[in-house]
Amino acid sequence: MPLQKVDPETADREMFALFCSYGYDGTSLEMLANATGLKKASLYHRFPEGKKEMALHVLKGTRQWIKTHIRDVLTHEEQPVKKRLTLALQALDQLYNGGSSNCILRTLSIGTDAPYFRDAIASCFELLHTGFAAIAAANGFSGTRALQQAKEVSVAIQGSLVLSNVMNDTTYFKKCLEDIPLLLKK
Amino acid sequence: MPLQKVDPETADREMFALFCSYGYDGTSLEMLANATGLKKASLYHRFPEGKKEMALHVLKGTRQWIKTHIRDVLTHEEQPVKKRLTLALQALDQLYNGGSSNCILRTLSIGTDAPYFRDAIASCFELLHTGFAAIAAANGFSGTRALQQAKEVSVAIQGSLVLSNVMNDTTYFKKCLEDIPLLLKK
DNA sequence: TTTTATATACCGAACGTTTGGTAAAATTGT
DNA sequence: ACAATTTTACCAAACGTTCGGTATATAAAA
Repeated sequence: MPLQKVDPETADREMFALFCSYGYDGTSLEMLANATGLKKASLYHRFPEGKKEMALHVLKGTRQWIKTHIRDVLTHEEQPVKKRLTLALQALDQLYNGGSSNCILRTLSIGTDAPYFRDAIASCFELLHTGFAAIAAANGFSGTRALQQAKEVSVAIQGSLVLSNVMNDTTYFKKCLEDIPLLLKK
Repeated sequence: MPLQKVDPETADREMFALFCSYGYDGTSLEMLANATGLKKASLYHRFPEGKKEMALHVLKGTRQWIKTHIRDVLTHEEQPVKKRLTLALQALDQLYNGGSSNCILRTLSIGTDAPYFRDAIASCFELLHTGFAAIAAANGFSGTRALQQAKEVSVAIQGSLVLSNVMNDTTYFKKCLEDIPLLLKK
């Protein structure tokens, strides 16, 4: 069998970037083809169900990334709490490109096929919540209060990303990252 | 002059709802025509520049609504601070349908023609910020700190709306409304 | 080792549909 | 009559998608 012209990881990265910037309906197959270096028909060879499958694939990749770089890091009990949090915040900074990228969980939550992505998106947030709740719990919060604080972290992240984007000012996101430890401390 | 088949306010409401739910690229002219009860060509008679103009028109209407129902209310110095805030929070609850609607400022900030809406969107947030900053200032915050707190309110609103939407749980938004007074108090 | 067959990966070209958009006629109220 | 509004009918372009076929690598058969 012939070699793959474009390695999947590169294609995934490009597709991820497009769906982040332009959303689901705003990203056309022509854009996906140009960005990945694959022709439209080749994209259909890799993703027989079409654009929906491409977006869902990217979403599941993001879920995996969140699991290993954030959830698992935050719940890794062998590591000191402070260290875990620092690593997770670095991961967030990387995921969102310092606040200048949109969140794919948000951009794919709106549009024609949004229902198709609902569960995958919700599952990503649940990963984040169990992760941050572990830190809050380690800091002395009760189980339900810890989860509450974890959800506030999600709210802060999403909100700051929205404002960083529309106001073209990453200060919102940077300040959010600084404030997250306070939200998880008693 | 002949009667307009559909009064502008109704048409605006329907277009607003569509752009909120499906974003810019996810809202087609056919959807807009069906929702308003006007044919595509009739929409073009009212908005000669097409979909962009429709969305911008809705956006400017929203800006005006925010100005009168939130900004002006929050800065109305004849009224006691607490009363102003209560009224503004009621307006927010109405604007976002208790947390079950998306924010048009966010949904129009992503997509093909997003640059076309940038300024109008930013201007809406600035209105919100001056409004909430007035409350924070009245509560004893310095000018710059007041503005900072006002921006945190925006972040909280946007974040809670994102999570209310994707998790299908308006609790996020309702809790946000409750917490806003605390963000603006010393 | 060479040949043959098989499976994988890709692509040019076209598909039918939907898109945003337009010209001209018909309708309506003054 | 007139001017504003709506509508029918239409269009080119773009959309997501499919198809026929080619090239490449592996595996089996000779």
